[in-house]
Amino acid sequence: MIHGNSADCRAVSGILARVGDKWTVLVVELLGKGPMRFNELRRMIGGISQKMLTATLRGLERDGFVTRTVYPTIPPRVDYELTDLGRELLVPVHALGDWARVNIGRVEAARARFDSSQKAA
Amino acid sequence: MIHGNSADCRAVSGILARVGDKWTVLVVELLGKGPMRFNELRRMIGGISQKMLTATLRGLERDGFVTRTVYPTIPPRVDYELTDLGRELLVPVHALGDWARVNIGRVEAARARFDSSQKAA
DNA sequence: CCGTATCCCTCCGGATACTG
DNA sequence: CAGTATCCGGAGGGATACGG
Repeated sequence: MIHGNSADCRAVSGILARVGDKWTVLVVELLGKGPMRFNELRRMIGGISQKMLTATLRGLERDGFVTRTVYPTIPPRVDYELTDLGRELLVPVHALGDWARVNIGRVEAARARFDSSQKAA
Repeated sequence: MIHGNSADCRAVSGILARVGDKWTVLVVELLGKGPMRFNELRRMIGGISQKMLTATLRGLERDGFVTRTVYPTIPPRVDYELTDLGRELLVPVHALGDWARVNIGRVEAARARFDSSQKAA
């Protein structure tokens, strides 16, 4: 649509929808440091419910960003690890993250300006 | 949290939440080509409701990515245009968009593989 | 032409409890 | 330890109608 190809646009939207959801980026960045177990991720993220961590990991697995390895021991152990595709995704995601960190001040200033000008009206 | 600073993380999440919502990127990419009027955007996007276009533009204006200029003519005319901040945001967003366009095939293949292996079970 | 207001419905996501 | 099942409140977002 924008690039003269609406299929392209939905592709981009699809990726952005995944990247933009509440937990995906945190999980992917954590896994960027190496493989991790379920409860390890859970603890490091700190505010995520079991349900959402499972859902997030399933989505990432489905899209080929993460592998899930089960060790049938007792107690069970499951490792999650970034695939090559996942590590490649990390590059543009980090670029956006860096931009956000650098410019968050400007955004917050704009918000404060906007909000106070609204209150005035 | 991830970078040892949870404020950073919320900053990144905030930007990603904005970028990841359903319409923001499409609007921003369209405005990247130059200023545009409300219904012009509406037509070019094609599937957006009036309500959501208004909400998206308000959000972008609040965050300082877009300016809104009203010409008090009859009928009224309102132009939306990217700010410098908005144009800067476009750089990492385009990087992610390009990545998505290049790799969408790999993602869709992974999805197909995952889905058929689930059906089998 | 450019919105705001309202209704309504879906799905996200949290809390909790239970299984292998 | 790792996950599924269920319930539920609330935000997201579409359709429609009305106002300046």
